[in-house]
Amino acid sequence: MDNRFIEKLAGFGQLGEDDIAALGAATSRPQQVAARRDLIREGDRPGPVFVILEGWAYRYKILPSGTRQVLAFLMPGDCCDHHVGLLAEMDHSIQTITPALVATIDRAEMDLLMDNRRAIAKAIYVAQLIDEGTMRAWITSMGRRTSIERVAHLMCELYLRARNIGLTHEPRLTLPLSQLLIADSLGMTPVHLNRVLKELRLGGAMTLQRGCLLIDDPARLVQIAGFDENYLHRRLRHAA
Amino acid sequence: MDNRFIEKLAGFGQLGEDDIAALGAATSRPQQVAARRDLIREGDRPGPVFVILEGWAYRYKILPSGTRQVLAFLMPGDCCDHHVGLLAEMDHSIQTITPALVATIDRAEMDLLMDNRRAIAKAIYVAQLIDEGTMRAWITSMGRRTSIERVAHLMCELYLRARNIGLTHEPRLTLPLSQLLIADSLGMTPVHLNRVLKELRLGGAMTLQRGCLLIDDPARLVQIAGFDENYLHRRLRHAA
DNA sequence: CGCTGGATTGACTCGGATCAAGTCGAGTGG
DNA sequence: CCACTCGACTTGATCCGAGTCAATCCAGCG
Repeated sequence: MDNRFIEKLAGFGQLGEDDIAALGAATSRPQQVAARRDLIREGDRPGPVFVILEGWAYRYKILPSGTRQVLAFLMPGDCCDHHVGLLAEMDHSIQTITPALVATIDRAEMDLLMDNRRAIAKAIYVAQLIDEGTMRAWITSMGRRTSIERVAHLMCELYLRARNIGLTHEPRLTLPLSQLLIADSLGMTPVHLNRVLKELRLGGAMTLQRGCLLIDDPARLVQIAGFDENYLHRRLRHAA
Repeated sequence: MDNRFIEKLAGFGQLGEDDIAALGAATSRPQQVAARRDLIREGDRPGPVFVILEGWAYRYKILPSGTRQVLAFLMPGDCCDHHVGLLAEMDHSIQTITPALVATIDRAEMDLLMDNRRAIAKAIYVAQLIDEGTMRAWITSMGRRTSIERVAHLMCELYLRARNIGLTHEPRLTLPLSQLLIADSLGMTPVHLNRVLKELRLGGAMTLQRGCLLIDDPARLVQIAGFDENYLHRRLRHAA
């Protein structure tokens, strides 16, 4: 089975055969979406829950001034806002980066899953908690890390998340993010990001080129980032 | 009844008499905690869920360099991480700002509430979603707003949240936050924050002095902040 | 009544933004 | 097969917001 969403959730809790079947059924009619398509826009009334099965997407917000802030990157297996149905309107938008395979689970079905399959519900909470941890890491980065630390930290995060779902080819990862997108996620200018990337490259830590991230020296990169390796994986409480 | 936690949740979903009783029972033995006490520290194994009934607290993280980043402010009615029990360790700490009245709900009891009282569970998700919206607003602020906009935005947020729980005296709010704390939440230096506060004061928008926030000109403040009034209240889907 | 921790102000520096040219690679059409 | 274009990436020169360092002020308090 190659449903990255189910694989991810299964890693977060012990799902039964029937749970897996239920998730499979809920995501069995995915749709192909082109690159650069909004899945949902700020102000929309939340509809179904989206699950990214293949491809990349990102959450973002456009400010009155026209500048953009990227709020999160979504990769295969990630799921957008399990309970948004409860709110009146979206406070941000979500757009595909690459062509993507996206499953939609409508609100009623999602409620059913959450109410009747507690194992699924719990796995989903874990996913949500990890996402929140990521947001806190972003806040920390923007507030108190220098630009080179921020860039290194983001790359560590993306690399590890990608590795967890088997997307890496050991020291290498296909990263379909433009420098503009990355800059908008780190609160810096594309120009400055470019210089920082150059610095990281010349320093022998990592190389980001042509949609491909190469970790030249993992130890150095982690050290520059001040990256706490724990926050994405060891955080899972081992089933006693 | 003066349990701010229950009042808040009741505003998020229609709780029955029995739900309210259950919440009351779960928070019936609160403890008084002094100011500047850590409720939980980064690296700790998550224990019970904390509910702030009176007083203020904040989430924070200390970086290797020794700098601090404040991740959130908690006020009466706020509840810390409903499902943290699922994770292995905390990725940040929580500390009281003022003396506070804190209830603890242990993990087993919380699980029981979440599993057996779906109305409570849903109200709690709503609270969680709103917190996430706040985090996204913080990320946006740090990434793409100037320092004066950031300060104005945070003050709008705090004022509105406080007003929702009846903590304001119309154009005024008792804000027990030091400039250092605010600076650490906005990713700036206390020195610079001080200058920005002066600018806002001279500009006639707001005055922050001696633990008291005074909104001199709400319209101007909102305009400076680029504050979207919706993201904290209109976001709640009206029960159809 | 002096001590202490926050708030305030000034002088100087620097990281990162801004403005402005390029350069490179992938398509596209002649 | 080469010119043309378009978007993404690079690089240089300059400017400014915010950090740093260092006094000073002030209120509460032991």
